[in-house]
Amino acid sequence: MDKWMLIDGNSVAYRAFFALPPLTNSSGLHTNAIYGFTTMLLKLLEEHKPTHVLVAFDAGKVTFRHEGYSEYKGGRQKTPPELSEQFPVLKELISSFGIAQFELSGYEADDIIGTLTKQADEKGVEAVVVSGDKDMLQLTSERVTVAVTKKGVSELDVYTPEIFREKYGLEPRQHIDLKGLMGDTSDNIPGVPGVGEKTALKLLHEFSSVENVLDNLDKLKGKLKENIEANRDNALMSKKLATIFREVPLERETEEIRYNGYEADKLGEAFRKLEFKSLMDKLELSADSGASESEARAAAADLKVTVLDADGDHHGIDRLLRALDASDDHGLYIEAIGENPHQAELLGLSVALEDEVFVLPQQALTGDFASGLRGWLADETRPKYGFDMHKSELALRWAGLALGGAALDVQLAAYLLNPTETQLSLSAVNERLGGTGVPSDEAVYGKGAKFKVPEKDAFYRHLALKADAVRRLLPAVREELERTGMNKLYFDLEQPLARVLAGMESQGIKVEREELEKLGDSLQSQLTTIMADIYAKAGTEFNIGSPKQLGEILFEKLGLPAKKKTKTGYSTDAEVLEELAPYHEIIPLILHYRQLSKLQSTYVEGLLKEIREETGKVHTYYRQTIAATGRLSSQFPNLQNIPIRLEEGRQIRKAFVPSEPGWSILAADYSQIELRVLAHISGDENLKEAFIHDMDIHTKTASDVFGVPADQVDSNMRRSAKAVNFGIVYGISDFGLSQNLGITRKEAAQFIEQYFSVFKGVRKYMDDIVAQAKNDGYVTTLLDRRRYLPEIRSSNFNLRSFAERTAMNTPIQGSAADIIKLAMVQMDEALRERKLKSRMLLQVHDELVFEVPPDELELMKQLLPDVMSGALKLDVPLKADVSFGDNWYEAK
DNA sequence: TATTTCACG
DNA sequence: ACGTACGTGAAATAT
Repeated sequence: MDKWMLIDGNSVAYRAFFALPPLTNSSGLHTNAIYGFTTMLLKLLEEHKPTHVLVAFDAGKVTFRHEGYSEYKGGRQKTPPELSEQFPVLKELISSFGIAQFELSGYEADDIIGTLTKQADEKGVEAVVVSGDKDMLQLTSERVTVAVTKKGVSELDVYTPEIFREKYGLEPRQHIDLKGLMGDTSDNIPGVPGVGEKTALKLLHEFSSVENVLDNLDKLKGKLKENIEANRDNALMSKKLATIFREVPLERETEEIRYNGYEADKLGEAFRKLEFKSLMDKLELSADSGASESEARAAAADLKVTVLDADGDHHGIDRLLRALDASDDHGLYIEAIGENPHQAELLGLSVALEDEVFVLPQQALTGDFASGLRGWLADETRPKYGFDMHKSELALRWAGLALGGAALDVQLAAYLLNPTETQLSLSAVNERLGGTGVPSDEAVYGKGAKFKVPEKDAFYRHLALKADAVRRLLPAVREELERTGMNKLYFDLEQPLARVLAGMESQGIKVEREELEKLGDSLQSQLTTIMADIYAKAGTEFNIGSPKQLGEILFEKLGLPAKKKTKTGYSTDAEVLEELAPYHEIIPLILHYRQLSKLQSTYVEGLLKEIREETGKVHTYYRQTIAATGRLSSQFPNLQNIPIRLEEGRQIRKAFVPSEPGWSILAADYSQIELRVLAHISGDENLKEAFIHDMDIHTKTASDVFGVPADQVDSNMRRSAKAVNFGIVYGISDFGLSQNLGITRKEAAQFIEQYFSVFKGVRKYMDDIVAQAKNDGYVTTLLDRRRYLPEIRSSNFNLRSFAERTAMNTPIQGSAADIIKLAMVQMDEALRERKLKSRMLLQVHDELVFEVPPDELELMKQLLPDVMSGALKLDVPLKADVSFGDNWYEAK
């Protein structure tokens, strides 16, 4: 016996959208309507076990109903973009279910469903209609039931003719008469004014149809009669509008909607992309090509774990080494606890092969019997497939072990696949790529003070699961890198760079303790003096470092005008204080105090804490998977924000010295790399010309924007032009520029307009890149690095504007990051090839710092800027300025 | 743990 | 009209 299920796709998706809180997947796609629709669909399939299923959609905006009544469905809120973006994905998902979908231009989903229920009635087939709209009730018959969503998507009211009769005392087909009289505000169907459900039902119980009511008006009286009389046409038209058209020329065979169940592969893949983890679990689906999750779990359950500990047998190690020789793929996981890899605690290592996982706790790694494995780890020619091998390499190195031959790193790849994703733990990455069964570190170890390595077996199992997950994720990672066109970026740039970084980090840079301490003493005595001065001027002692107390003193006790507020109270940042300077002589003191205490706490005391006693060096940790644009970040300590702008702070750089006597610090920085990148990608002729002739770009901009010859550009004009250039790189807004220059928004807007009229190609780039981001959902850099910008389609002005500025900025900042990364890899190769002793130590976004022996200084002064400017061929020259000295301060 | 401030490109 | 410049990390105080 056949059973048809006919679903009104638009109506159910709409209901789901409003019933569920906003959900998004990691690429920012909203998924709540899809999720709600899917859960309901699964429930219905299970309950009704239909032989045929169809999802009908409305097609286009105008239907035949608009021909007679153009206001039909007028006044409706526009479909929110967060919902409309879900429809194409929903339709794809329905295909993955193997379920048919119809839409027909000029007709609504109702009409398609109405036509099919008519066929069901005629053929004597049972049918169930699913919708969020009670209008469907007119379709109920002996064979057709209608399920209407109530409260969200979890519950449905099922209507049969009996239930309808009981509830309304009417036949189902009279539903349209009811609508004719009472109207429907949601579809903008007028009905008769003053007639609601109560009155309409009373009239229909007596006269049974709209036509009959109209024929018997003489039996009515008063206001009701007047109203109906005056709205005869409205009533008839409303009935017509509410009538589902059941003669749609479908021209489709009913066999087209036969449902044979879903294919686990296809549905698993679709769910994986949507990140419907719970649904995958529920259906026991897995993303890795066909293997169901129950299989995966079974596999995990009988995961053969072999623990090789210090007195462990040589047979185990031999078996592992033989398996590594024989196998193409494996998963390698190194457990190093702690955020700072230079002082992480190495807990152990695991290697997963297809049918066995080996675990070596830390103490085993140094044992004699593990020497073969150490050889494999260090062997540059043996590929390694791991997870965060950059950190692993450092942690191992501090334990006296080497890691070479990194070939594919699941974490690094996961970052490239979505550089805004902050959750890059193996557990999180595993889930995003459709894997299951890796508990979070927090679940296994606990966190903070409660951190504790579990008893042996649980710990070994955790390491085993991780290595196994790495191995199982490899195919998905390879596929995704291929699909997104990032193979070259990954294999030729990021993966080799990880190695270069590890080298720089473990080399470290020498910092002279005495130099810092000397500076610290001087700062301390200045701070003491200023502090006393501030207390005297305030008339009381307070904590100057407390924005709260400072706010109270300034704005309450001293009665200064408060300019802006933060979430918690008065703002006292430098911008506010500078405005207050004319009002009170305490202000400059506070600003100076702030500046010096920042130097003292962050740069003197902070840096001193990071110096290794044994070597006098600091070892930063460059993080390759943090910045959304592709830049590096630096931690423990951050060596990318050492003061330079103000002379007092710049002194800090005197403490950064070569680690060998007689050597020099050599630094080179790209000149205007971001604007040069902009000239290249926008193709703006004027901007390109400027760089081809190596002009002073801010002076050139001022000359063009203010329309004066370059030699008549004064310092003020140049300063303004410089701010405009910054603004252009950041994704300009008149407000931002006005803030920066302290001018009105109008004036800022005029500057921008002037700029764009001279640099027309830049304007076109800005327009095009935003349009492209809206269209594709992401932007790319010169080396095809991606950044997704889901919010660029948001209806929220703020979110959208932010995304638009990001769309303009990321290709610029990101391409500049690509270029210096290229230069780093190439410099590393050049040093090796030429067997130079010089060492790369630091990267500061557009600058590279080396320590160089005297006999290589002349060579390096040539080589470094040559490699940097030749790193990538652009339509404009890249320029790098080089300098050197006895310390970082002198290299300016 | 969150907020504020400020150092860098 | 909306209210912002892009990208980071560290320290101190507030909660």
